[in-house]
Amino acid sequence: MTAAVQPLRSATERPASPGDADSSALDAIGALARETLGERVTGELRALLVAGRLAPGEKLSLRRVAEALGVSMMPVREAVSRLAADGALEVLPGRAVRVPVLSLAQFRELTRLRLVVEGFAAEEAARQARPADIDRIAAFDAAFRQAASADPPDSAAAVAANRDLHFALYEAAAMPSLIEMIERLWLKAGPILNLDMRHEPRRLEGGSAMQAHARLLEAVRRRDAPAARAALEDDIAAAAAHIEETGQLRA
Amino acid sequence: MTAAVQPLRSATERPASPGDADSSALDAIGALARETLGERVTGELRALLVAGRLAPGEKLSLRRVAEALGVSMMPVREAVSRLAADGALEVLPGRAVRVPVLSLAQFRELTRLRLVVEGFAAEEAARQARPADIDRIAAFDAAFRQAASADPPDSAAAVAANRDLHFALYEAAAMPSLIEMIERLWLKAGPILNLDMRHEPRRLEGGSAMQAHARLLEAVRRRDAPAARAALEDDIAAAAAHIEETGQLRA
DNA sequence: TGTCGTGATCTGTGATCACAGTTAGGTTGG
DNA sequence: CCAACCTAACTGTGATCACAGATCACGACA
Repeated sequence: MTAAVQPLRSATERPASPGDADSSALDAIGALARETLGERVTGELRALLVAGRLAPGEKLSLRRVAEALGVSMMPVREAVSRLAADGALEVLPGRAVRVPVLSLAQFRELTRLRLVVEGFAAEEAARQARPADIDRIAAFDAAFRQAASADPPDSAAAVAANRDLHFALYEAAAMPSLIEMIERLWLKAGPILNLDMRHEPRRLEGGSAMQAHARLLEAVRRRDAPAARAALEDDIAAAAAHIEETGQLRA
Repeated sequence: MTAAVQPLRSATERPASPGDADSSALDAIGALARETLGERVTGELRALLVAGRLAPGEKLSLRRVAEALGVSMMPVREAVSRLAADGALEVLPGRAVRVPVLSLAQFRELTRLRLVVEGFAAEEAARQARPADIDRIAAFDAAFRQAASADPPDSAAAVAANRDLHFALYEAAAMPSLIEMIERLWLKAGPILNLDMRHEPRRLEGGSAMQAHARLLEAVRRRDAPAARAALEDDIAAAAAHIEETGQLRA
């Protein structure tokens, strides 16, 4: 099922106009961001994966995705290649590419790695965060709180706000390669984590996520690195425990 | 310069013969590992990168690599796509793919991440290692010691033994995704780290690596996780300090 | 002598085609 | 009614071609 794939906006970039020559004005403009088609497809698929809009076990067809996105098969191949290299998708030897179905052991390993890596990121963020970073985190915390407290809970908005909140925190650490590492972890864990949140929005009602986020934000404000780490670890552990309870994982 | 790329052995896999029908014998054989051409090219390039045989800043041409490996341009594209997604190669917007040149800040971030991630792996390995794992580590330690102590030092063998030693340790932790993470870090840091070791084999003569390895092995034997972590961290930090001294990094 | 234009050449990107292998569904034989 | 076969549709992989853009060397002009 590839119905979730949206057509690409194709008019976001314009060709460079070769006419300008005023060198004083040239200093002001930056190198215009040219994005290859393959990169855009990659981004599209990544967003679908971390948002849990592609379910574990779901099969993708290169041709179908290409058609849905209005591009040739080629950029899709490149995107799938990259994502498969990250373990975010898997191409079965003979046939078909699909979203991996995690085993219980794999999920537990992923959770342990998240505790180590994201815990470190939280510590570093608490030490390095500038006021603007803290404001961003607080804004996403408010958005998450609102989405989760609505009746009924707005699960899509909650998933997005949760992601934005976490990555606003990690970006405060100002370590680009660290963020890449965490994105890869989310790409693998996203399908189960967020698919579940979409299907069972009442999990939000427990409020454990909101409580952990509040403690996290408070800790960052106090520049308390160990407390930030502890709050984040609780957040991750609580979500993981909930997933394990639902038992959607392979043996 | 693509002279380092070796032609692929093309006879390592044979097609499945459709004639066999003895189901009792079929149980014994595993699914024969069919490797796509793109995967083989990826493996070839990865090996060159972690061994430091591709220097930072070196440019690769898809067509040249394809010709050198005796395949079409297509599998090379796929391999480069994957490695670029990992940050092990970078494709400049308009032109050329090259081995990234790390800035000092990037190298320092990479080193910090290695300390966190590989340090965790060392702890876990010390807790989980079975006797066979320890034997493998000891064997590679001996190989490294021999290569480094030779006169003149055998830098190629030392690089290989060092890699085998580290990954034998990490594999003892029995966490596949963790190993993937570490491989990605090595892919990024490999070019500077090992290129330098190849060019300046006298760095080995200091013996700090051998001493760290000995302490590491001893700690694993004692199941002393904190000591294993400390020894590994010293190994990483000493190598990183040496690289920073040589000043091959971008500003 | 230094600088800028200019064209040949090479780059990665994307599209299209060919192919071997797999899957699914219908059909035939028991 | 069920199982085995068989065919048609579809899969990813790889090759080949077309193209816009970048690079570099050469030559003309100032």
